[in-house]
Amino acid sequence: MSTKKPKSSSLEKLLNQISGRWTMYILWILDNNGSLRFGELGREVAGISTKVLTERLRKLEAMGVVYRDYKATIPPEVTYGLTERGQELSRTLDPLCELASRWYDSP
Amino acid sequence: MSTKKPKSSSLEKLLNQISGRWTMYILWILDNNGSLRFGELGREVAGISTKVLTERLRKLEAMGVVYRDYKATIPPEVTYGLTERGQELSRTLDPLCELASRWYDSP
DNA sequence: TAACTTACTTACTTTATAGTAGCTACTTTA
DNA sequence: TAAAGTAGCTACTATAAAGTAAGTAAGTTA
Repeated sequence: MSTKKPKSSSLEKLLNQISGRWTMYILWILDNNGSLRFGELGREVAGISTKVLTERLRKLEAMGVVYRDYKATIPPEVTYGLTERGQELSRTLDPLCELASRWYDSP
Repeated sequence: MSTKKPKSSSLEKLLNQISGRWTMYILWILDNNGSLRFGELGREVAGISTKVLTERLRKLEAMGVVYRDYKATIPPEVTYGLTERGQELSRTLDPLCELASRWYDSP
């Protein structure tokens, strides 16, 4: 049947890329706060280590959903934000977020 | 500002529950195929081991998004499917899936 | 002069996750 | 009589991921 399994391998691929711990949450934070410096972002994503935050940002950058703006001042100033792709992606999280508050925030 | 960070802790909670490998993909499969027996499901989620499949299903059951229907025939027949909650949840994956094919399926 | 700042990187340890294989039950089929 | 089938569970091993802590640059501030 041609309506079944509509190219789900691409979904699998996308899910594999974003399904790790913190990843989607970082996107969400960037979407809600706009671009943030590394340190600010780290404080928003409470509990993450700088190592993992860096890893995630590199990965998201490689996916083209996050951009990195580096200014070689001293101390350096590095800003992260969503690309257009990133905004598209984080918009798909909106229904998930709505569901989360319905399920888990007290009525 | 009250419009910022709209109770994102519930999103964090939900993401933590569903963000492991295979989890969302299983939901997707159940949504697209309807209820399936354990073995069928395992074959659809290509590459997963029975151990992990069982783990995921138990977790999804505990979340109330998947039901388990056990018939003690010989051999036993166990069927899994989405609850109403599960359908709600997997529907939120639709935009993600749409994005995935736009990004990763060749134009 | 010592301490502080930012945005990392590196090495190391710990923990979590996943995979493998074997075992169970009982009946049906070859 | 032996094998096949289902839906697991269990113990064990392997691998991946995450956390910790220390170090780096070079200028500014106390």
